[in-house]
Amino acid sequence: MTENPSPRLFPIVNADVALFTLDDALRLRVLLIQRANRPDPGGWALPGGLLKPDRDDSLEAAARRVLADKTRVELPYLEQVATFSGPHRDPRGWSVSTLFYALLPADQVPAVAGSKTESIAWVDPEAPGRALGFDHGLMLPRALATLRAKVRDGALPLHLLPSHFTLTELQKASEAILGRPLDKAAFRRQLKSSGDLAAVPDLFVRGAQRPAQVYERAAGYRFGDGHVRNDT
Amino acid sequence: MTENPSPRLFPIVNADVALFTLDDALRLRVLLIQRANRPDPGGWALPGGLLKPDRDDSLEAAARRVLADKTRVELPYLEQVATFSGPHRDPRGWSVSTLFYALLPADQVPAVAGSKTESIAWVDPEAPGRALGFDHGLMLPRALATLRAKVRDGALPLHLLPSHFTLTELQKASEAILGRPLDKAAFRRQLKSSGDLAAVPDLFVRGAQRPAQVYERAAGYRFGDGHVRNDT
DNA sequence: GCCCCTTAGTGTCAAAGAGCAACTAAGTGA
DNA sequence: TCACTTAGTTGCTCTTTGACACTAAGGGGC
Repeated sequence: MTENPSPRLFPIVNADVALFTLDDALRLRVLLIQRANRPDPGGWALPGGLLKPDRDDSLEAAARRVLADKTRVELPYLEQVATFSGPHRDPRGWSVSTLFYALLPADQVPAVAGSKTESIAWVDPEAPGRALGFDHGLMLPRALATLRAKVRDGALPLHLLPSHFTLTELQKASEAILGRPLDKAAFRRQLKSSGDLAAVPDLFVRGAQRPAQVYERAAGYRFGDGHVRNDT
Repeated sequence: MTENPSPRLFPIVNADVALFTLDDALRLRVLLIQRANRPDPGGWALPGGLLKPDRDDSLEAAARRVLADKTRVELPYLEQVATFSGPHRDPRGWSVSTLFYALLPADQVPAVAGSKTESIAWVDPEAPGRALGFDHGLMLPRALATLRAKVRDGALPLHLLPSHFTLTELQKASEAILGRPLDKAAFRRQLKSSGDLAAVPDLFVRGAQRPAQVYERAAGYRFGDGHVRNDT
């Protein structure tokens, strides 16, 4: 990799991603990677990497590429959180790092794998249980707060679920993000009146109890209405 | 100014600012600058400039410096909006630009002046009346939306007002940001119960009507609770 | 000095919404 | 057939929000 020819004049630019998903027990988890390369080899951090102007069309594209490189996962939902900057946050010099959060459907978790040299871990975003490198210890709470604000404002975390799901699953996903229980009746009332979901006719999940109606996203609904725009 | 030695590998990094204030009629206005330098001399744009790693400690500091250079105004309230990026948004090459919005107290507007070579304009952020350079035509609505979301969530735009103000002035400021009228009774109820403001004893604004109580920020209140962090 | 005009500030009521609890519905498995 | 579990609904209360009418207190015209 080429060294920055004049680190004093041109900061390092990279993209970091907080990739959220749900574990088997429908608890919120975030992906950490044990770094193989300089700086800080062996340290845990959010997946991230340098922007490559010759390959990336935007910071968002860079985030997507980094994620695909490190985890073999394509296309999760991605949204910008904030940009961190400063002369000392990266030991290589003055750096700028744009943080994204991403949502991965729970049924795609097994597809995430480390590389030969890097191992991965899914951890509780509120208690990662390890010190994170760079300023990622500040980034993670920010990413979580951004996601929470969105769900608190009524957005549905459909990107954490398969394309078909039950209302109870959706409620559990929302609760996992918000970190507090929600009222079943109120939750369903809101969904009904919003019209964001559509019941899939005659499709039910069966168990040792009353079958649960399966739903899917209604025609026009998007989690990310407030878009992250780049370039023209 | 030094040329970027390898624009293909190291993007241009800069900071842009949407500086909001209120005009005499308490309407929301944003500052535009007519550029003197390359690229796009003579074009109108949000004030902005290149990050200087040898002088700036963060992107926010860069935004503050740029604003001070171009307008002779120090210390307005500053908050990060988003980062825009792409190979073509700046004709000089692959660029990254972090957008901030800033709030300037209405009584400091006269302090803003153009330089010998650059003129300024205060315009309606919803109808700037000119085409903006780069992708600033996308940035401005984003900055306004971020500010609006904050006020809609109950934040008080105290940074648009002098340190002492009446409740009517505060209501007008909120209305200017939101772009819609608010109910006087409801507005005041909220303020009372929040405890964010304190009446200044025996201080009133007099006019050809009942005197208006003067208020100030209560001890612990901050507009920017959700902070923009940088470096460690 | 009195009245009118203007803006400051409060009280009342209805509609809407959030939280809580109890209830019914429909399947499995003993 | 019955107990158990989860799905889904109904009804209530309490709080919040918006609309609107009202009172309060000054200045200026006459």
